[in-house]
Amino acid sequence: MRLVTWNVNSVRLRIEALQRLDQALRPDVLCLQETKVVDPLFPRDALLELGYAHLAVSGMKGYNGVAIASRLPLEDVRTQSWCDREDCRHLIATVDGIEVHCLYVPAGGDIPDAELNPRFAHKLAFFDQVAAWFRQADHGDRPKVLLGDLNVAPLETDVWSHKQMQKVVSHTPVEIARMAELQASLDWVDAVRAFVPPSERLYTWWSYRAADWSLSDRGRRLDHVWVTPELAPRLTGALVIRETRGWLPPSDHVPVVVDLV
DNA sequence: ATGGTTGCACGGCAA
Repeated sequence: MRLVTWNVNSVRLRIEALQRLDQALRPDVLCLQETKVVDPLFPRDALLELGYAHLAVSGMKGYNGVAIASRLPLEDVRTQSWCDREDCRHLIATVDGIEVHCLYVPAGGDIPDAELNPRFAHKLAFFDQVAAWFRQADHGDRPKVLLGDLNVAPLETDVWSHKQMQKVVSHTPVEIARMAELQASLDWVDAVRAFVPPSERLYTWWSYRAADWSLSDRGRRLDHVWVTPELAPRLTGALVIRETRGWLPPSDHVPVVVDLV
């Protein structure tokens, strides 16, 4: 089974890109974030035509929004809300016995101080609540995949400059610690770093603001795929599709692919 | 130290 996660930054602007991606990768399960559209306006037909007969969407006007498109049947589809907000950041479905969690963590604004910046406080609380939920609630014994835009680049090699990013939201020690707590909640395994050694630089996002994103290459690895330990032996590969950052018009994030047997 | 771009929706906010 091939799973792909992609923060598309508007699904309605990414129809052609999704067609290209589908042709290149033929995912079985496609998890999208930042769809930026209410459910009645979601481009269902375009995904149906690509062969994704099973579609779960949870979107709102203009912001956020997650979706799971699948060639295989989706069971037990549900959403979760966090921090007392209905903001369409977490969609859950079971595919072939695997519980898939499509997640979009709040970006956190510009100032990495929870006292000064409510959006940063929201990001930290979001991690805390999701981590506590995975730890405390009975989630049964289904193997699980958690994937999406987690908006944190945890390793030194996940950013273009560890030194210069220390005080930049997405790479601060406090966020990395919160993300580590979430990862510890179910002993999640970083599926991508199982194949790309932590010594190797790896990014999934490049700002729109760079004059030449590829030349300056000031990227961050914000998008992740994690699996519960019993799934780790079933991982056969993982890769980041850097080239889509050059497609027009581009999302600022690129897809991450994981294969399971 | 600052400003740089994009998307939604059509002004300003979030990323």
